[in-house]
Amino acid sequence: MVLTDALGYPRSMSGAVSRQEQKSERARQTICEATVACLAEYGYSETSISRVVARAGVSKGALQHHFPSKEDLMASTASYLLARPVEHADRDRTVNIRDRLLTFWEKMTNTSAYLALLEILIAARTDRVLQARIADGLKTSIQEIDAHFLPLCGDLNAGDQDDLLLLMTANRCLMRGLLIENQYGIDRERQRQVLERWFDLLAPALEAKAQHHQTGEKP
Amino acid sequence: MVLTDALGYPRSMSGAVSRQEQKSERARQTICEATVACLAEYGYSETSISRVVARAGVSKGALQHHFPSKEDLMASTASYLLARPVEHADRDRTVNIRDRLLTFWEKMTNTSAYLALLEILIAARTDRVLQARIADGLKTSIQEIDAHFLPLCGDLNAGDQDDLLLLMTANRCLMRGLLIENQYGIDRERQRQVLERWFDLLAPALEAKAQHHQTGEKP
DNA sequence: GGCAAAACAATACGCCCGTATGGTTTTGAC
DNA sequence: GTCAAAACCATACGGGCGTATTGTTTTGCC
Repeated sequence: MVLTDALGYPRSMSGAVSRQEQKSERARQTICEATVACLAEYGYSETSISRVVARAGVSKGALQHHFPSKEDLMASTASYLLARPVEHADRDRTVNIRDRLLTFWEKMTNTSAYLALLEILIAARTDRVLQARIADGLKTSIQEIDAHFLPLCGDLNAGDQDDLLLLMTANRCLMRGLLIENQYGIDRERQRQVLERWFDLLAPALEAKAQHHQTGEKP
Repeated sequence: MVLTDALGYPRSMSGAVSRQEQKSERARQTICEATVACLAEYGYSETSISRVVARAGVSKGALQHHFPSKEDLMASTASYLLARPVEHADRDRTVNIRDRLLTFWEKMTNTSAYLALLEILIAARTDRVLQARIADGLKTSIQEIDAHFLPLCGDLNAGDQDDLLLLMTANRCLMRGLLIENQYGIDRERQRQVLERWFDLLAPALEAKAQHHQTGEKP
């Protein structure tokens, strides 16, 4: 087995990280963060290598050394973004599903990082090569998020679980759409209202399952 | 008052349309349709003037004559897309809200035209000038769609109406998000399942209002 | 028919993109 | 210390982009 960092680059065996590898990884991270900033600010089509290197404060050659092509840069940036931990919401031990979802929205979705990811995802729609490179990481990320929320509804049988996955997918779609909608006459307050209204519909559906099963379990 | 076509271009007074104006409008439409096709197939960043003229079968000069800059082309294409009539769903006189929404999804949202529109909307996020040119038409379009669905829930007081607008916004966001999600392990069947599950939550909320008010009205 | 304007076409131009190349500095094993 | 590899840098280059320019055809009004 080969150890790798968040960007999928090799890391020396036995955990010992050489100074060179540290430097490399820090450089890659700096560049990816600059890429994220550019994607969020300028959008995919206006995010050029020149802009990224300017923002990152590195030379064009340095970027090229770590990311031979633009596609490499974008794929790695996507991995970098998808590797963000989901554990923000875990900090406070609120059991309330609504609060969890709201925290998820505010800490994970309604961020420039997620905007950047969205830019890449949408660009990947018409770029099959990029899409193929992203697909795995995305799938894994979604599964992780699902796995993070599913336990809140207790143990479920297969049918209930699939229904919850449907609802989680709907939730993901709605949040993404809301992020896009953001700009046109929908201020933060209105955005929040829509989200709350959605949770009004979603939370009962989630909690119904949880209770249904809990009542069956508890003596 | 000045008469205009769907792209906002002037049309002679008194309804008389000269041969030249007809030709112009047909050319503009051809070009916009080619733009739509390119946006849907290649995405915003890969939709170049050269590709559009190749697809439209016109010369570069012709395009430039009708749309002096690329921004003009994109803004006009957005107007062209936003001007699509919402009346598809009206063809069959089904009162069922679910069926209406499903038809709306299939005929209006899950189309290459809407994909193209989405590409422009997302590009406009980071292009304030383009955004400003689109904003009005988009707002109007949304209002038209809302006005198309609201009557299905009967006459409502202000509070109920605002709540329905929230739900319509949520519906719009979810459908857009679903369109994006499309590519990653979500096939048409799964897409349909998510949509149906969403309607399960949405329809009762809509119909509740309708019934509440109807029972109050009917003698 | 004459003529100005609109519609369309061909080509030229400058810019910036992404990549290639060659050179310099830093690092780490020996 | 030596030396190869990695990291980083400066610059060059071809290509496609969007736009400008100029020329040709079509149209509509007198």
